[in-house]
Amino acid sequence: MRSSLLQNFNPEISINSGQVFLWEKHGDCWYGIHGSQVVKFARKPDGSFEFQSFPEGSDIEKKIFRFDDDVEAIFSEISRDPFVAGLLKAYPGLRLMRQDPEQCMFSFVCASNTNIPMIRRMLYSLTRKFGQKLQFDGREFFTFPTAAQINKATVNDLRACGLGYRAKAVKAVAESITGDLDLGFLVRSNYHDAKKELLKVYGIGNKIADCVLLFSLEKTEAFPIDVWIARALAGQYRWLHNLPVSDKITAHQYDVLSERLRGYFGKYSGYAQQYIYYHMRQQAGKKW
DNA sequence: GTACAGGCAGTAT
DNA sequence: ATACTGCCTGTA
Repeated sequence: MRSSLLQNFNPEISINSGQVFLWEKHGDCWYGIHGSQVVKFARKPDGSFEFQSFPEGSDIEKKIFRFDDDVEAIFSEISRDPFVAGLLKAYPGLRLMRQDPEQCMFSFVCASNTNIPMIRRMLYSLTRKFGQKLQFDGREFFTFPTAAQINKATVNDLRACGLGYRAKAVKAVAESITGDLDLGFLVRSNYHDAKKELLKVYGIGNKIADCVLLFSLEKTEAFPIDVWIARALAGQYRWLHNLPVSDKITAHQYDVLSERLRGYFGKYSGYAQQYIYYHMRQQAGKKW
């Protein structure tokens, strides 16, 4: 913890920013499902945080909360934009989180055209039906099922988890991962190549692909554009595009806008997106 | 009842 | 390329 920026780090605000879904608070402790592990953290009396994972994993918090990022360099770069510079001060402690790639892919496929409470309901349902039960800290948890476990289910089994028409997409993701799609390879690929591969999967479009790339495949230049971000762009960043003020954008508009945003914000565009997204939700008074 | 919520694929122009 | 539509499900 060499810098004040890191000392400002706040896992709670990061978790509540809507990028992760399977976290819950019990008393003074937070518990999250990260693939086959349960991750726990608690604030100690001196204000610092104590992290734990079950089954034990080394330095899980460094991975999940991206302590390996040079946040000073990142913040310095995205601060070139005055609006984002203000948001960095307004929301100290907010960070990108690094998710388990498989879980992330399933999560965001379930996230299409719905809201956070529903996404949580669907994902918890998947864990209860196909995950593994664990006892930890006197509580019961279910791991996030692997693609192989989900792939044993039929589309109708998946529908029973409340997925609706997304069941077909979840099945397609499970088939891809157990088949040709190598997520480890995508981590080593560049942004555009990795995105192209993700887009081949049924149910994965521009926005979901960018979420998976940013949150789990080490592509910090990914800048997911959902309706919230589109609203922000329409308001704050009119000069970056010629789009009408609107929530909806076409696939082509997405591509053009996406490239311009990457050109403007740089290789850490995704960090800027995270702050803008969080701000939009705050402004809208979202609580969940 | 009906509008809506963190998109996507399919179809028609 | 762009426009339009239907889609599960739960909530307001």
